[in-house]
Order: sequence, then structure tokens, then C-alpha cells
Amino acid sequence: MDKIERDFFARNTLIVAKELLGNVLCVKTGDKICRGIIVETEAYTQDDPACHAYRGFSERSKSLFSKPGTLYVYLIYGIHYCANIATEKENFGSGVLMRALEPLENICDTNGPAKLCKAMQITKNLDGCDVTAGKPPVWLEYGKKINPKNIIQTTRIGISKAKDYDWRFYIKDNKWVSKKA
DNA sequence: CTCTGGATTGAC
DNA sequence: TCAATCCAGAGG
Repeated sequence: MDKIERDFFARNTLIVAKELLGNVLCVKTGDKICRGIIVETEAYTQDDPACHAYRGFSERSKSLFSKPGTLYVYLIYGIHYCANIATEKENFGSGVLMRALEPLENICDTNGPAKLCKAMQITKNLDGCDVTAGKPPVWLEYGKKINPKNIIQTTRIGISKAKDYDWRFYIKDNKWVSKKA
């Protein structure tokens, strides 16, 4: 399976969020490789009030400003981790949040942004990793192409700002898409 | 320095 | 419906 290159992420964030659906996230931290198909994403850009990069560069969000294809992992509610991949270009704070995976290998219980991080063992340690390197600890592989008719675009979940943006994408009828939808 | 609220989840 | 549990960001 071919790995996804940096050029894939060096595009408009909404396009990346949409086209990331169906591809395979791979993580190898210990001796096991975990794989899952991305079935739900959300886009966040620097000019979006809900984005962590909205107020400019910060220590927490620096990975969003790094090269396209950089993993951004942050702690939310003091308990959970969420994983994003930086998009667009270096020094522009934007990225795609991965909200749900369909388990392929060595994982289960991945129908939520914090749950998938837990299942894949993604923690702050992986913040700043380049997912286009095509090797451990984290990388992406092309999966099967999703028919555009089966991609649903709607509003994002769990945020209080910019609620009206239709910046969430998911695969229609996929049982692993997070609830609350 | 203090205070507030959050890209969630699972238990009541 | 609500607590868990920590820290970034805002304000003094």
C-alpha cells in the first residue's frame, strides 16, 4: 500500500479533511502495528474561531503551524487526547481532526476522537511527528476511494464557537462514525 | 498570579 | 445530566 505524501496535506484544509476519509492511519509504538480507516474528520483553520491556532502561534498549537503532515496531539478536559494532522503550509495554523476510525488491525473502540487516540496509543509523545515519513511511529496509507455520494458534510461537534460551519465530514452509513451526530 | 472553560467520555 | 481532572489563555 502506498504511503500518503506531504503534497496531499499541502492543500485547502476542507479538501484534505474530505479526502482523508477512507485512508488508513497506522501507528506503531510498541511491538504491534495498529491500523484503522479514517471515517470521520473535522477541519480547523487559523481564521476559524474554534481553532486552537486562531489566536496565533502558541506552544500548544505549534504543530499546527509546522509542515503539512505534522501530527498535532493535545490534551482536552485534562483527560483525553485528540489527534490532528497539519495542513496547508508551514506557519499557517490549520489541520484536520480525526474523529473516528474503522478498526483494521490491533484496535477496537475507535468511534470518537479521544477513544481512537487511546486505542491507537496516541499521546503527547507523538505530537510533532511527521505522518508522511511512511514509517513508525505514525504514518498514513492510501485506502479505498470513497464515492463522493457517500460523504456527508455537516456541522462540527462539541465546540461553542463557529458552530454554523459545515466543516465535519463522515462516511455515510459507517457504523464507526461517532455518536451524537 | 488567579480564574475560566474546553475539538470528550462514561457513569448516573 | 454531570463529574473527572489539567492546563492554555486571558485578564489583573
